Amino acid sequence: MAIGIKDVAARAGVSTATVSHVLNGNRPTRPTTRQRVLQAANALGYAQNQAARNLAVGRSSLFGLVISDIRNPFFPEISAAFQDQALLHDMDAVVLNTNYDDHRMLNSVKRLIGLQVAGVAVLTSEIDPAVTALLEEREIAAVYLDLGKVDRLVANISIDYEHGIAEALEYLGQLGHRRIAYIGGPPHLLSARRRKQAFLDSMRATGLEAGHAIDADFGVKGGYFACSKLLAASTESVPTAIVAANDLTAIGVLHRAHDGNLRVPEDLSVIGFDDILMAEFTQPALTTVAVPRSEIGRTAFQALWSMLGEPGGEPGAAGREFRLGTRLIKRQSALPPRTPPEERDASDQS
Amino acid sequence: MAIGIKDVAARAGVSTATVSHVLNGNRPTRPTTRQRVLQAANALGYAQNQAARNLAVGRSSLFGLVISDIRNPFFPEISAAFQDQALLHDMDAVVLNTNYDDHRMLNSVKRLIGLQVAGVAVLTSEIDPAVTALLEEREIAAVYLDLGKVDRLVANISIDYEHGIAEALEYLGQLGHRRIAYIGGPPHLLSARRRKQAFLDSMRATGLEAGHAIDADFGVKGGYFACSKLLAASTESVPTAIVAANDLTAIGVLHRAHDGNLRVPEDLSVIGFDDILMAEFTQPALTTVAVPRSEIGRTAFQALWSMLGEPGGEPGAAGREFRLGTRLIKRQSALPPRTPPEERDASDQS
DNA sequence: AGCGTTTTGTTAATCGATTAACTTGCGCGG
DNA sequence: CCGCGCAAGTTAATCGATTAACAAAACGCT
Repeated sequence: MAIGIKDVAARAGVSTATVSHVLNGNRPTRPTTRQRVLQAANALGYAQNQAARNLAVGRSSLFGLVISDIRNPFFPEISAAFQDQALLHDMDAVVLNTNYDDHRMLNSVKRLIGLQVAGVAVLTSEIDPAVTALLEEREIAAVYLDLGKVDRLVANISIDYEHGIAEALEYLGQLGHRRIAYIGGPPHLLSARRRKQAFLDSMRATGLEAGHAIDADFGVKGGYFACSKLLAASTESVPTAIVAANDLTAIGVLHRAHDGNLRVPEDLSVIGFDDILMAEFTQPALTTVAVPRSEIGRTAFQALWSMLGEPGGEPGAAGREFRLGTRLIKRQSALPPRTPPEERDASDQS
Repeated sequence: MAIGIKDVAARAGVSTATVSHVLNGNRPTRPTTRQRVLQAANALGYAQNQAARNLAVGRSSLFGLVISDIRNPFFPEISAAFQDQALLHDMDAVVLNTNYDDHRMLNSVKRLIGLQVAGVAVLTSEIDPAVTALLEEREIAAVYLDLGKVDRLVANISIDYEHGIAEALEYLGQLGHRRIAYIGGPPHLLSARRRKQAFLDSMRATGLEAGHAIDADFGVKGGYFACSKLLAASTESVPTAIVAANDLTAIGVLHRAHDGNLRVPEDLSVIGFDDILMAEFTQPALTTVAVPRSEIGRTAFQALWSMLGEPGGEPGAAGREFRLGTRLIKRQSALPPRTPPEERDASDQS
């Protein structure tokens, strides 16, 4: 049988109210009683019944975290950071995958509402308006990614793709690249559109003529095939550098280059996006624009936490906008474009 | 203010009990009343208050899933599969990372108990006995990985490392390898010990003399340095093939080989373990022993689900042992040991 | 019609915490 | 020595569902 607050109270020789006060620190308690209670709780291995607690305080200690797919290496870090923060504040997180399916997303949020979560972070790349509407109607604190709108209970984290991309293009420009192609993500995803736009704008700003920009699917194979297309162009317009919309795509490019006997970075420079863990360990290590994933998770939690008011009345802070930067991580996949042919020979024992 | 069962009852002109019966289907209800209730609930946008529900039934619709670290590519698939199953059965999962810390693991389980979870899956590679004791004492259904013990409320999933390893060694043997080295994981982790033992046993069984078996840390860098050590041996005893305890380690080996101008698989064959997503995309694609991660997640859920009895009395099935196989995935990182020099030329356009 | 059964619905106790309102004990100034 | 005020604890109402026990209605059968 489970051990309840009553058992603790009995063992400590006080009332349940006192135990509650000690445990939650809502009221000062004399040190000696305090000790007794704490010891009793410990001895019995008491674990607060959250269900009862939530019922009483009218709010659960759960936050919901909705992501696209935990199998996508973009998300684990976000999720871990979010949970680490939760732990610090004595909360827990329920993480739900939408599998990129709007319907499933809506469903997930409904489930979360049923769980009486205190707040919901929706960190997917595309957000169904029905979701924001639902959350708003239920007056549940929410934080989104790149939704570009804040409200009393709506916070937003926007990623500054522009900066990282600009850095990347600047770098490539300094290296001497002129024909730079871009491989984007599926256009129905907001994050893919935003990245592409940032690329296009940055190219213009840097004074580089836009090379090809084609779309792929954010996957390794998509990157592979997209790269094939790029390479098939007339020799004149084959790019000397490729920027990919995410690291998985960049890895596909790396493979395609390898299969086509192109050396990276000597013959082709490649820059990825995201800086997933794997990026450090590709062959060659991927130069990439880092998206601060841990920080996204951390910030998302903080955003929710700050909007939480006292269950009684205090409204909690209004939602606000958080802006997170991106920056270029220089590794080995980008170098100056092809040097004169005579320098190329079979030996790669440098 | 939130809408409660009372509001629904009022609107439908019945008692709260009836509403509850309709919603939970514990008792048959006349179709007409049923309709009225359902409509009322719908019209009001009623959402069950899980906190109250849990308190009443004494158990939540939550399962706990304890893993080492979601950032480790071994876990996301397990977690996703577990959650997919949960969704099918109208349950949710709270996933907690232990970060390989016993203390944090115990803490996590305590949190889960507080949440009144209906069951807990502990799928870390090392399990603190205090955890099993706690769960047992609280009579909470639990499923573990390789704990080698089952009970009424304790199920176990054991991974048949032996089979996959045997396959790998057989394969290597057929290819003509004789000097095969092994790079293990940190010996304080059970899974690392089990894998190493399986390797050692298999070597003996296959009639191969055991080469070096050294321990590393399950990380890429650890693999890199371990490989260095192996390569530093006198030429006579440098292995022609290396089996790594996990794919991350194998990737480290791949890097070390590359940095040492050894070609994989021509000069050195490498076999990994786990078959993480990344394994398909290393250069060359990694031959590895696949651990059925999705199946682990799925099975873990099923194990818990089947042990769940009626909250009232029905005890639910007793815990049992599940055995999951491993098998060799042949990709490109293993080949016969170095062939006569004249066969080596630059062209790899096969 | 009369009576036992079954079906359908209601009343009210219950889950385990929180917390407002109340009691008790104690120190201290006048 | 009285009485005020604060500190420390306790009592009991409360949160919103579930569900056992009960009541009423409907049905079937002779």
